[in-house]
Amino acid sequence: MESIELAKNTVVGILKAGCRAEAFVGTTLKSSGISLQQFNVLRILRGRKGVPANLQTVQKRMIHKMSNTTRLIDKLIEKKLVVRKICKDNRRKIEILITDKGLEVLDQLDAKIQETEAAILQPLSLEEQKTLRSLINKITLNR
Amino acid sequence: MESIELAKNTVVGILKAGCRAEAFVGTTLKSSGISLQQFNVLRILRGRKGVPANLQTVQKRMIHKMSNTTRLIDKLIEKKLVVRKICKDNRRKIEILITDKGLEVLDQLDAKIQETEAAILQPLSLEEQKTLRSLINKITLNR
DNA sequence: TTAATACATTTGTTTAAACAAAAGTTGTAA
DNA sequence: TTACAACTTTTGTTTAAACAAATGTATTAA
Repeated sequence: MESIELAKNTVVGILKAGCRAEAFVGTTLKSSGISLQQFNVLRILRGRKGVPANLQTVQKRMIHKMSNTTRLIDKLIEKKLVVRKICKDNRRKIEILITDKGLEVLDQLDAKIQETEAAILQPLSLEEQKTLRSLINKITLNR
Repeated sequence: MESIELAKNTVVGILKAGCRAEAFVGTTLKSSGISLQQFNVLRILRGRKGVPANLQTVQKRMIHKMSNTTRLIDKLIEKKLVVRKICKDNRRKIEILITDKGLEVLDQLDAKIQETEAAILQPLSLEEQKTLRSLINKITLNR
């Protein structure tokens, strides 16, 4: 009985914290004109260090599982932040690569995003952050 | 240096956990044809135990801060789950009240949602859930 | 080779969210 | 009273997300 309330409050807390964090980061990104999802894709691509990613790979690592990543990539292409080409080995697949301009945009955002992340977590000590990360990873990973 | 990575991973974890929880609950709600936001509003109204809420009150307590709650309420009215009337004391305000049908829908969902919440938190012990709730509340409340 | 199936991405359409502005109501000061 | 500002909700418009179906490519088995 008690545990049911606990679970409910915990899940509502997770939902609220997610929305809150989205709002924080979204506000920071707004001046750059890119959405949180777009930013996330750019960071995924930067992490590949020059190795192109196909759409599936990007989708798997995205924070928001959306049905329609094609049009998200389209937006990034319009802004010249990524390029897309057909994979030579398997023409069903595409290869997505971050451009120099994309890397620049990310580099300029890094400091701001770090500040935002610090602001979100400001009420927590480093030890508490570690605990939080660990607990969240338990419910997020490998499922 | 280390703490920057910690903050980044923690925030990304919060975002992912939020999306994951949304997906879980959203799937559970799908068969009832109501969205997570709509469900949340219904629960807010049920919690008022017959006392009507105006739009502001609902907005403040909503998980997702959206720009336009009017149309969300419209959807619930279409489904006869809530009613809306103009507040007599202050005609700028409206009064929103959950209907009997709305209460029935919620009651039927309660068990399913409890199962879903348990599934989301399944990798955590009760003690861990308490810790998680506490840490999340620190970054969510009063700001 | 051909047909059938699975795979990877794209496109069309409907639905909801984001943003900005408007409308109606109340309170206040001259 | 009247004009003005503040408050609360609604509406119009643009933009993105959700869902379903289609397109094009590769693989497999007959």
